[in-house]
Amino acid sequence: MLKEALSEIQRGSAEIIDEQRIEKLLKAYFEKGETYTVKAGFDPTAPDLHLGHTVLLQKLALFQKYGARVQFLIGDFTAQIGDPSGKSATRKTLSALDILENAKSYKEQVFKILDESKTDVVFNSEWINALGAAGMLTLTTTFNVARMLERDDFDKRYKNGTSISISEFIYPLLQGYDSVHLMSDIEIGGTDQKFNLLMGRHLQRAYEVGKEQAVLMMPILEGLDGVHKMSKSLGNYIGVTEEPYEMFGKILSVCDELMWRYYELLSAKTLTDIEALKSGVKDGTLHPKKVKEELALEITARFHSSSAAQAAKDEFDRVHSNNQIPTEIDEFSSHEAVSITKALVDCHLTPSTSQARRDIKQGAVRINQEKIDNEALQLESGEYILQVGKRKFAKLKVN
RNA sequence: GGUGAGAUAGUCAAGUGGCCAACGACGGCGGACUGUAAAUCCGCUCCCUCCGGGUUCAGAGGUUCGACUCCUCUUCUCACCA
Repeated sequence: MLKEALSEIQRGSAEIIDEQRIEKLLKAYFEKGETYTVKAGFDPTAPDLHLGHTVLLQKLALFQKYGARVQFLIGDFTAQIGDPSGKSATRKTLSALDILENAKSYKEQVFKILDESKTDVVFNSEWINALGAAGMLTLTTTFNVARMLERDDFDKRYKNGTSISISEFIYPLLQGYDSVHLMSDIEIGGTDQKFNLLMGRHLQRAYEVGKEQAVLMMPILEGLDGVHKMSKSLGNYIGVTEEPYEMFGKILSVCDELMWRYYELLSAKTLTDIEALKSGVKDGTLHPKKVKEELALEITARFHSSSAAQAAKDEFDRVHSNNQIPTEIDEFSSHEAVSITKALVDCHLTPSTSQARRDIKQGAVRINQEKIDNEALQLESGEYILQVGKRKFAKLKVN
């Protein structure tokens, strides 16, 4: 039992620091029913969760299954600084109202995966504001610049002469202090968070909390392009609130190699099952597309329902495998005859008439399934199914 | 505070008086091929209903027949020195 739980927890993780401690906590839970806390921090600026976030969330949910209370921390204070991990993007400052608003939509999405009754949603501004200047100063005495500069991204930036703001030095300290205040037993985060996560251990020691949190790091999920990490700003993400059809289609569009990665990090299948699929594909008994469909169905069903997922698949087959028109298309109408180029823009199929003209020239545009090449075409009254490329459809009524 | 360098389309990055709507790369889109894949190959990639025209190269002025390219100021970024 304990072994099983432990191996489930290890699955997919990139690195675990102080694994013995996790084992002890689990043991205490199994033997005495003792609970413990697992902390994970989230940025209040991005309320749109995508599958990248769910890798962490699923791990948290797993901990909940084994006796953990999750400390779902919304870093409303730290967001004002901006995490120096990875890219340094300048942050917009959020109003208190925005943050509350975002937190609300977070909750709606998060509890599709997490058990609400075993989750505490907390905001770090609460205790960091209470810290005051004196407390902040004390915090800074626990660490020094040389060690801060050991951190890889700071090191690189320092050597490159890229600017590092003092407030960025403060960021990891504050994140670590969160662990002091919350007395977390375990903290989980992405591999890019390693430094910040370890800071929690360091500060718990410095503040003599009486324990040092174990740290579990999950790999960063690659986005649809298979290269960069999944992120909203790169546009390579699958949002958890997306429509079943979109979700299904996006998962199916990833390349085969990435599919295995998604299987490992997102699927509920056991590792042995996944291995079986892998070897099936390898020796040709399983078609990779089938395997990918299965994954797409599983994930779509998780955020919607299995019937919705199945419907998405049927629709997908209909449009893409059989080249038929989707069952639901956006409809537009016009009161007078319009040129084809204008119609394409009006129906949001192309961003500009210039683009519309190019698309026609390239043979991308179809009306009622017929490819057209006359860019001066006028649409007289009637009903038309307009199509650009393989994916974009619209229905236009001209009166 | 001083000195120097720079700001070019979604991103990176050429262009230093006309041949520039602006090389190239990436990304994106489309086509072929497929498993809506991936890889590969081909085309497109500021706007405008065609011909042709219009607006761009941080911003504002100026020099010139003509400026992304020269001059002045402004804003911002970066580097070096304090």
